[in-house]
Amino acid sequence: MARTTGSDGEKTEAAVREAAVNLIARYGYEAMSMRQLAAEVGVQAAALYRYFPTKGDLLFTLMREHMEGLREAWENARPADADPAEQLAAYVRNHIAFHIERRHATHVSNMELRSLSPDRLTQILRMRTAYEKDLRAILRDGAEAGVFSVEDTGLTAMALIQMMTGVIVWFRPGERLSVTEVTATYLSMTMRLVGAKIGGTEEKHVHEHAQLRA
Amino acid sequence: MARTTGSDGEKTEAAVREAAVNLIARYGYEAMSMRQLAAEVGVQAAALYRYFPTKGDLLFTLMREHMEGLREAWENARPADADPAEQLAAYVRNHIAFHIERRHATHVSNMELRSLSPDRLTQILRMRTAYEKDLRAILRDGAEAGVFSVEDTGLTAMALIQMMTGVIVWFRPGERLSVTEVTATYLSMTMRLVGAKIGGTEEKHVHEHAQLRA
DNA sequence: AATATAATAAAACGAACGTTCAATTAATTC
DNA sequence: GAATTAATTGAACGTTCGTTTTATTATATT
Repeated sequence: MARTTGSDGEKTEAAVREAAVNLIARYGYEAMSMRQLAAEVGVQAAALYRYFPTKGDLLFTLMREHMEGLREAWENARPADADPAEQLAAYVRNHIAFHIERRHATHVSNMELRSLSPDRLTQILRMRTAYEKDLRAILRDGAEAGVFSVEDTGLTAMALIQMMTGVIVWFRPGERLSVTEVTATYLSMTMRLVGAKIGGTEEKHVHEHAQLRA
Repeated sequence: MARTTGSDGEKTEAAVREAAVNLIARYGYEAMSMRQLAAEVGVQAAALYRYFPTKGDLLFTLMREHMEGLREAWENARPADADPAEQLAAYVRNHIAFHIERRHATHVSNMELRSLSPDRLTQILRMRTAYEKDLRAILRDGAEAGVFSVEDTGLTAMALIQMMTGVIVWFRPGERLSVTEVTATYLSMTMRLVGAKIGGTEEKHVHEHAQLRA
């Protein structure tokens, strides 16, 4: 046999991407074989090489596009003129929504960094750093304006990122909590963690503020 | 050649364990070959099988002993009679100290769960759940006593664990911050996150409390 | 000194790996 | 409807994998 009836390059490539994200997230990049991936798509292994020159290229493509998607989502969600608390809330909401929506792709981007070649690793890390830089800026602005009380901007940013991204480890859609509920709770935890004060008032207002916009 | 001068089973086994933790942490379990591991130890691949029947057994042994070590460390660090804030502080201190001390082993235990057989995965997850259960209990006690204000005990516990364990991702000994400084900052972030109040006073006291014992 | 045992090397096993190549068929273009 | 292009198969390549077997040597025991 050769070309099959109804075969379509675009559809096959999309199927390969989706199957690859799922398989790598479940078994890991090294553990997934090209034959296994091909079988999942319903195609022979050789056919994969029409779309991705090597297994490594496939991984890098998936990661790069995931990072680009994250950047893009944040640029769209970012409020133009807003106080630091408002901006932080937007950052948290976008981060959690994006990561829950693309759980498997996030897993791949976080777990398979070591399977990238050095220069590709650098590229991905650069994108990640750029994204995290905005969070640090928000925290710094808030600290300088006196609405946040953070001891160490960089450390707090890392702690928040780890905390938020960690959602994908345990969150399963359709279980005890909805995305909205999870986001609301994380938002209020975030606001307390950075010691957010709205108009010089105490903690209770942070709760209300957070839940208002979740 | 065969047995080499100065060869010693105990030393070789210890060298295998240490090299395995480092290699798996750096390259991943699937990516590390038995020949690579043997070369790191300075031995032929066949010699490894005197100590571990299969590659999978090696991984499981490393993980199980890491989890047992974590449990043991916490049992020793746990304060006998203490209020929830005191207990939470002890939990955070122990968790961060243990994970920074055993960065590579923690990486293995967190990243290579998918390489375990189903029943072994269950065993490791059971140990992890048992450890995390104590944190949930502390949070619940604090919430009931009115010294913490947490909306969802389970969710808060997960957020805290992710936040604390995340330290190993970016922390490098001998860089900008010392272990003591990092622990102090994480402690105060934790206390703020759970809305800790000491004797009904406000947030500022939480800071002092946290930094006092870091 | 002889014997037993512990620790390793060296070589080999079949299986699976990523990848390439030539052949073949479906869809498109002219 | 003939020629071209797109999509895929099936078979094969050399390499590496985890593991086993057998032989060999160092150490411990008697």
